[in-house]
Amino acid sequence: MTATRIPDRLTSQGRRLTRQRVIVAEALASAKRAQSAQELYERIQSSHPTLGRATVYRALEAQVQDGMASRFEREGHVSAYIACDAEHHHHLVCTKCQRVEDLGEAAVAPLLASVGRRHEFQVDHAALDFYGLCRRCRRKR
Amino acid sequence: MTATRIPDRLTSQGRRLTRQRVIVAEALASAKRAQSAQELYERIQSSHPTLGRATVYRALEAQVQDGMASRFEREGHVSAYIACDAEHHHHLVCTKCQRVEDLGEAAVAPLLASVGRRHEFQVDHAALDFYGLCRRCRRKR
DNA sequence: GGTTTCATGAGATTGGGTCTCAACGTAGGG
DNA sequence: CCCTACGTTGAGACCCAATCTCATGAAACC
Repeated sequence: MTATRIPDRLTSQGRRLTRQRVIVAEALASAKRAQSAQELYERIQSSHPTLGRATVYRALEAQVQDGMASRFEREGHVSAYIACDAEHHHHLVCTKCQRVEDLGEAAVAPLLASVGRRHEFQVDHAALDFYGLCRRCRRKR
Repeated sequence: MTATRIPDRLTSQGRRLTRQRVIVAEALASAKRAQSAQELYERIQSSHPTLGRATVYRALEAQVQDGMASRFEREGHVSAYIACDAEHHHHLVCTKCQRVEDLGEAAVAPLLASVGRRHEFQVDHAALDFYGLCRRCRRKR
């Protein structure tokens, strides 16, 4: 499924490989949809009751920093996370079922270029997350 | 400056025109950069010490609903607001000086169309907020 | 195995945001 | 112009996601 094995990707930047971070990473990677930290914490609780909440938050933060996951904002000021591979891409987030599709950098590049050119604006972090209905949920209507 | 006068736009959808909402709307409209609710509250405090915090939050929420303002997420899970006119558009947010430029719907339309077509994804709310350095801050580097 | 140093976990703390409810003020009808 | 109905306000209590604290634990490196 994942090209690089999880443990290898966790040890970047002199980070230590711990049991807990592997657990969090696997839990996130096996999720098919965006998960809030709280949801992940609760899911992990059932199999690893001693793993702390703060650890989940720290692990997710580390994954975002290392490019293993991406964070975006859900309604109600809650962060949601999704595992993603190293290459940069954007997301189509279904507001109904919370499933996430990827949108390649290529599709977005022309827009970024024109923004940089026409506004002299150096786009740093363009979190192009599109919220809407995925194909499946659209048909259910 | 604003095409439509503020009081007129506040009374949509059977909303009552109150002194407080005018104050909040004017405070936001006169801001040149994105403001958090807290920042606006503090600014308003100095001239209107009795205006409550909850009122600021409610007024901002109402403005977002009525399309008079747009909300996006700042670092640290804080909402920031910017006044904007009725037509839909996106934003270039400078992460250095918090100034906001508009990006017209037209510039973005092709991307939205291709997303809808190629992914069969019905984009509902595409908050295309680009974060980066504006021209001014770029030159200072 | 010993040592260093970073990570963990339990709970306390923070802080943005929301809720509650009595008092108020706007809008609309008579 | 007054009266009534009902949305709005303000002060503070409350909520809860996220962060911090610090003693304990465990990687990593020798």
